[in-house]
Amino acid sequence: MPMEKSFDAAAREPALYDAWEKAGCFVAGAGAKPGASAFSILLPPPNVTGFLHAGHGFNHTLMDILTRWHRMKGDDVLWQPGLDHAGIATQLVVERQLSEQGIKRTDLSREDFVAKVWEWKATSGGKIVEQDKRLGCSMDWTREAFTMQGAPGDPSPEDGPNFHDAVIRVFVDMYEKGFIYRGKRLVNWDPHFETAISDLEVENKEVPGHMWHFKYPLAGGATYTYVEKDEDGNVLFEEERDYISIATTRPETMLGDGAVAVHPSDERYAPIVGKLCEIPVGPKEHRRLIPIITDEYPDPDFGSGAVKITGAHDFNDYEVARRGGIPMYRLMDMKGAMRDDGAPYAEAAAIAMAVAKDERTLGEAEADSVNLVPDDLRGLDRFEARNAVVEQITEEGLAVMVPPTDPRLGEPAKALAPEEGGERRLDQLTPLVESKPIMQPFGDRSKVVIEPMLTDQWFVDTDKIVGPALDAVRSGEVKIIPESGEKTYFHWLENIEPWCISRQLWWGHRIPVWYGFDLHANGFRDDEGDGALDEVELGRILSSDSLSNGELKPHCAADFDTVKSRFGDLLDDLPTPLNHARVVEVESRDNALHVMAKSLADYAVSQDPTQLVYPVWRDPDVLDTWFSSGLWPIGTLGWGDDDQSFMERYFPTSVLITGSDILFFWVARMMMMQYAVVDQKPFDTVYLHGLVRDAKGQKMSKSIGNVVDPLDLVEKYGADAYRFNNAAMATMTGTIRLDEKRIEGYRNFSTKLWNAFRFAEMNGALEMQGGARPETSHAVNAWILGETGRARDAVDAALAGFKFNEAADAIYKFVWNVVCDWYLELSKPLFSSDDAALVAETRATLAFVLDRCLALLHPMMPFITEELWAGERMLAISEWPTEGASDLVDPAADAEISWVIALIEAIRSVRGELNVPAGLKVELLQIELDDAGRAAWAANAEIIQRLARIETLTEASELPKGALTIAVKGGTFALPLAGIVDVEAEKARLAKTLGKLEKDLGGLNGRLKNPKFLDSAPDEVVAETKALLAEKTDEKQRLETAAARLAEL
RNA sequence: GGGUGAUUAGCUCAGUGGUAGAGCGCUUCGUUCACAUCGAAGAUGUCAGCAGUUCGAAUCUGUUAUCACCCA
Repeated sequence: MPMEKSFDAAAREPALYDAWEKAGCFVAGAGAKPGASAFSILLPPPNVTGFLHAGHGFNHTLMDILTRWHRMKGDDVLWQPGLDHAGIATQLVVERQLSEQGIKRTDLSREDFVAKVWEWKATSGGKIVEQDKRLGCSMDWTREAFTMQGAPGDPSPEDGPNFHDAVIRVFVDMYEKGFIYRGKRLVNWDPHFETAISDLEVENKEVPGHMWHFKYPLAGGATYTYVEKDEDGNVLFEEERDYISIATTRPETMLGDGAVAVHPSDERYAPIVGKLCEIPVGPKEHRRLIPIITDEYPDPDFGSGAVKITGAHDFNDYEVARRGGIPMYRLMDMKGAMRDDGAPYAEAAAIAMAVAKDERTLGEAEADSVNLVPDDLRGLDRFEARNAVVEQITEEGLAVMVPPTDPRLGEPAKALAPEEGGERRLDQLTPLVESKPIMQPFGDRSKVVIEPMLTDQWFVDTDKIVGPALDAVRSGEVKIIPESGEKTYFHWLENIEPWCISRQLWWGHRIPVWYGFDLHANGFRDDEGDGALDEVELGRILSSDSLSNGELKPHCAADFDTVKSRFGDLLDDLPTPLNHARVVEVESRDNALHVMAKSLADYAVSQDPTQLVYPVWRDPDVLDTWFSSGLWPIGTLGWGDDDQSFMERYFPTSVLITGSDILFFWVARMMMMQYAVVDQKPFDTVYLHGLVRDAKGQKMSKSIGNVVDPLDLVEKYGADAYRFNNAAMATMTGTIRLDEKRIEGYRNFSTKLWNAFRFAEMNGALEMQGGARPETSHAVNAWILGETGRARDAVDAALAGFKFNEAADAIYKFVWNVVCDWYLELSKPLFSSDDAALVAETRATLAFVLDRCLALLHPMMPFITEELWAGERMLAISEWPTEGASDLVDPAADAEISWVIALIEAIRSVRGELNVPAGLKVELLQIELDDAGRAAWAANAEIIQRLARIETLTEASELPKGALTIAVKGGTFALPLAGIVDVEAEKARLAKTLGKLEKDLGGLNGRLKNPKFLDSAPDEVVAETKALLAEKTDEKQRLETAAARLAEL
């Protein structure tokens, strides 16, 4: 049955994929040669909520190309797929779904909610898997992993590597090595999701904002002389002031100020450093006083040069406060509203006053319990509170006032003349509020303004684990390409901050740490020293507030039994009866308080120490998603399992291909964590690529509406065309733009290949076995074998260097411009030959060449090549061509066919330029020709005549008048078409060609006459230049002769 | 403000020391049987500017301009 006219991608591609899967082509090690070296590649796990977008499509295509290439080469290949549980994103999706049913997350228990997430995952998660199959990705689906695999609630924990166990083991390991700690730190707080997020998940955006200027009055009405001088020390301005001027973009945080800071060199404020000033907001009778301190942070040239310090709500202030021992007062609750808890303002303010006057100090927990929000502002949203604070200060006259013409106010209000109804008020002052763009942090998922918030969080002490990750890249043990990625990598890691890994979510790996009350540190004294506690002593435990506020005793372990025995050991050291208490797990600290109290009360009655319990509770937080994905290499390969065969075979992995946008998020963290845990690199090479943009170069975004769905393109043009486009766009430095026209072009390319097979079919070449190298007698056949070898070398070299675009370019040019444009055309006369041996040889050659085209193209266009493939095994696991140019090139045939092609092109060019009718068969005159040319003509006369439309070849001793001249290497030909073509046009053509030649010759001569060139240029270059000069000189002479002859007319 | 990268044909981009390339688009011509999702021919560039290094620079160095991204 003859072939269809073209390949029906939409219908055939899915079927071909099924066939691969059924044949087990993608299972780890498929097609591997005995003793093969390993090639492993990790899929950067897409979010379980995700759908295939253009970025995935690009990224996955590149990985598939490498994977298929190595698999065909016979390597032991694993492409490890899987999904990321994506904490916030997934919780958000499921919360949204629940809210459609009118259910809030908090209506459910944590356990029930997590069960809903698993339910959602089973029905709606991981859609991207099917999409990857449509794309042709050859991942080993039998090993599909999930970063929450095996976690509590997982309905099918056996479906993949137990990732949860690995994550918990790593946490415990790193905790025990001292790489992880817990502490109260300022973190980015997302008030929408009510969780900490990392600074990488914060987008800083410039938005219109305001800068308010306020007066902080000096305590007790003190005054000083405020003097401003220019650079030369001349006094510009001088006045007596009883305040210090402060500028802020966030007035609501003034309530939590702990100090005012000025630069130590700032002479303007030197007289008042060390004095106290008043925060100009809050009830008059409880105005707080704060000290004026010096710190390097304030910029004397910015604003007034004085900065208010709110350690609990600003990252810069936090550092200043830490350096200066300034108390940090948290003002907001977890939703970003002003706090509404704790003692009334008057009490809180009194405590803060005492601290400011050095009359008392506060522990961390105590400071956190002080709510300095005035009673009337409590519970307000932070932005409402801002307005209220501004209003109150302004009303009290403590805003800095300026004339309405002050340029800092921006466009001055147009003063209306009294006769126009306006009032003359130029002498009236107005509050100084500058309108200016300010940088504001937004949550990349929630899109709400991020609040720096002082909370208890877990951190990875990155300083302790960053060293090996840096050394590995510095030493070249791990290579990042393109090289610019290494610079970025160093820059970030050399300035790395502690990594906050706790998240206040329900969906994620729960931190394996349990807390109990620290009974050793607080709460009891054994008055009698008899090793036993009486009722009074036990009572003290309950009455002290250390149980509700004090420090806790944490224990970290992979399972509760271990934790239990650790706490048990702790209790053993305690006096009777506490040393008899049983460790029990409760929900929370509050529960524990009740349980503890009840247990002690019961004991007081029963005096039975075996009934005493010691409650412990687990940390409610989960780990940052990037903590678990940081373990992707070892977690997917079974680290810590009994079966270590995959770790041994495939770790460290070979290549990581990922977007440069997650160099920090993921790549750097994998580096740090694999070294920290197994002290090995996670991969040899990291290939970073850019963001995929639309055809105009704009970032794809839902709000612009320019998002391209790669599957639409796949449906329209076939996965092969889409993939080939991805390969062709994958340059080292380039930005990637998705241009549909280009994809269409590659669809056309696949059709071209298809039709080459139709041609082969019609000429009986598809019945041949394409595998073995044919014996060739004809130069055309010998020549194309050499070209095939060159193509293999080019594709191999390109892929080995991760130059996907060069590989695509090489195979495209070979298939279209060499095989289709020339070899198929050159073979036509051979197929119609009477010489049966020649026909057979040509069939075998064509079969061989097309076979190689399929193999070389397969990694990039797997579907159509597999469809056309007729080998015994599927192409996906068939052998990659091994014969290169050095095996296949025949120099004599090469020279002969190159000459033939050049002649055909020259004749066509002359015909085309001078408008010789395309269909007209013309006579060709051979004016002069060297022996090589004569031999080449003789061997290929039929071919040349057919492709150049030549009726006859006649030898002639000189150019007839008005003929068109064709100069080739070693000879001159002519087309005697005096009557048909315009002589003037031929004159013009010759003049133009000669002009170009002369220019070229000028350059060549210039170089060769320069002794320095001859001395310092490499010999090859000199030889090439000389050869080129000779050739061009020759051609010039021939054309000059022709021009002279033409001039005779 | 700091870092990184880019600036080449009308458009989108390759090209890391040896006389500038591709795809698309454009112009002219062409459907005899592999292919009109095609074929043949053609036009198009101060390689952002300036200054260096070199026998030789799109390529290396410095500098300016513009743009993009990342980080403050």
